[in-house]
Amino acid sequence: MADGVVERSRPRDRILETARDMFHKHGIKGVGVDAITEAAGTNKMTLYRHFESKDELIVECLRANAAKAGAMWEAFEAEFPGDKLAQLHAWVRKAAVMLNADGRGCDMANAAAELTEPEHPARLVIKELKEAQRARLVTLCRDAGIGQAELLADTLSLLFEGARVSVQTVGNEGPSTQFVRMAEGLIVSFRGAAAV
Amino acid sequence: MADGVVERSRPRDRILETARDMFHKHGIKGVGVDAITEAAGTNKMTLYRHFESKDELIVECLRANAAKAGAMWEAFEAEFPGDKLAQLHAWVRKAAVMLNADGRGCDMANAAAELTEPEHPARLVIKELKEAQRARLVTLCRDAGIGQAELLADTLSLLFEGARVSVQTVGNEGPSTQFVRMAEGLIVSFRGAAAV
DNA sequence: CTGCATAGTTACAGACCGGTAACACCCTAG
DNA sequence: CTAGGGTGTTACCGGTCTGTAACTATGCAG
Repeated sequence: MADGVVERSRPRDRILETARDMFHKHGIKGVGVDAITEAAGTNKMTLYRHFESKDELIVECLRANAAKAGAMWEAFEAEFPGDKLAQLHAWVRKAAVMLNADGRGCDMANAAAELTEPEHPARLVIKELKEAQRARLVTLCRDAGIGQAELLADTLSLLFEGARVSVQTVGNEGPSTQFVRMAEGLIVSFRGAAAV
Repeated sequence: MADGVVERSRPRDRILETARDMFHKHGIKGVGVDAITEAAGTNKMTLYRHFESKDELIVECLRANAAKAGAMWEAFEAEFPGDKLAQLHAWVRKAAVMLNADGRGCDMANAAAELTEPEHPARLVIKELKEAQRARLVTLCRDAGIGQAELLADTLSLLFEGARVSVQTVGNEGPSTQFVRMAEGLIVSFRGAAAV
C-alpha cells in the first residue's frame, strides 16, 4: 500500500516494484535512489549490484509497466475470446477506470516529459513501447471489422492520452469526463462507415 | 535563439524569458537557477531580488505562457473578425503548427507531470489557466453556432493534448499526423448535428 | 564444516542544488 | 557633486544527489 512495502521477496523485485510505485507517484527526478532502497527495505549497494545505474532502473521500470499493460490485453482476449468488438469496448471501459484511478498520467508520457536529453536510454524504449501499443490497438480495430482501423485507433489513443494529461492538470471533473461518450460515439460512427 | 540570449533589457525580463525557454526545453527540474541566470547574462542574486524563490519564477513563467496563448486568440479575432467558424479552423491550423514546432509538449502539462506535490503553487495556476483555455474554446464553438459546443470543445482539446504528448513520446510521425483530419472531421460532423 | 554468492552497513567522494551575506560598482536623479 | 537604487561579484551554507569502497553478516551447497 504505502511506500514502505517490504514483502519478503528477492531484493531486485522489491526494488523494481517500489521504484515503479514511487516514480509513478512522485516523478522520476522527484525520487532519489536512497529513498527507493529504503522504502524497499534494502540499501543502495544492493540496488547498484542489480542495476548499473538509475537510468537502467528507470528503463526496467518502464518495461515492467509495459508488461503489465500487455497482461491487460490478454485479459480482454480471455474475457471475450474472439469477439474483437467486445474487446474494443472493454478497452474503452478499462481506459475510463484508469482515468479515475489516480491523478497521475501515463508513466511513459510523464517520463518523456522529464527526461529531455535526446539520447537518454529511456526515450528509445518509450518510443518502442508506445509504438507497440499503437500497433496493438490498430490490429484490434481492424480485426473488429472496422474500415479505417488506423484512423480510429489513432483517434482513440490520442483521446485517451489527452484525457490522462487533462486529469493531471485540471482533475477528473474536466473534459476527461466525456471520454467514454466520445470513444463510444467514434466507434459507432466508424462502424457505420463502409469497411474497405 | 540559443540559451545564451543576452539582449539588453531589464534583468527581470531577461530572466523570465530565458527561464521560459529553458524550462520548456529541459524541464523544470532539469534546470537550476544558476544555469538560468548565466544564460540570461546576469547572476543569482539579481534573480532572487526579483523572484522570492524558484517556485515563484516557475509560476510567473506559466503565467507568461498563458499570456502568449491569449495573444494567439486575439490574433484569430483580428484575422477573422466576427467569423467564429473561421477562427475555429484557424485554431486547428495553429494547433497543427505547434505539433510540428518542436518535440516538446505543453509546458503546463509537462509542469504538472514534474511537480507532483499536491500543494505546489504551480498546480493551482495550471488548473486555473487550463480551465480558462477550455472556457475560451467552448465559447468559440458555441458562438460558431455548434450545438453541442462543450462536447466538441472538450473533444478537440483532448485530441490536441493527446497529440502533444504523442509527439513527445513517439515523435511527429505517429498518430499526431492525423490530428487535422480528425479535428476537421469532428467539426463537420458537429455542424451537421442539429443546433439546440 | 567449508566456501561462496548474496545481501547489509558505514563511510565517503564529488557534484549540484536552492538560497543568502557582504561588499563593490555603476548610472542616473536631484 | 552627491546620494541612492539597481546590479554584479565572490564566497559561502546546508542539504541532496548518484555512485563507490571496504568491510561484515547471512544463508545455502558441497
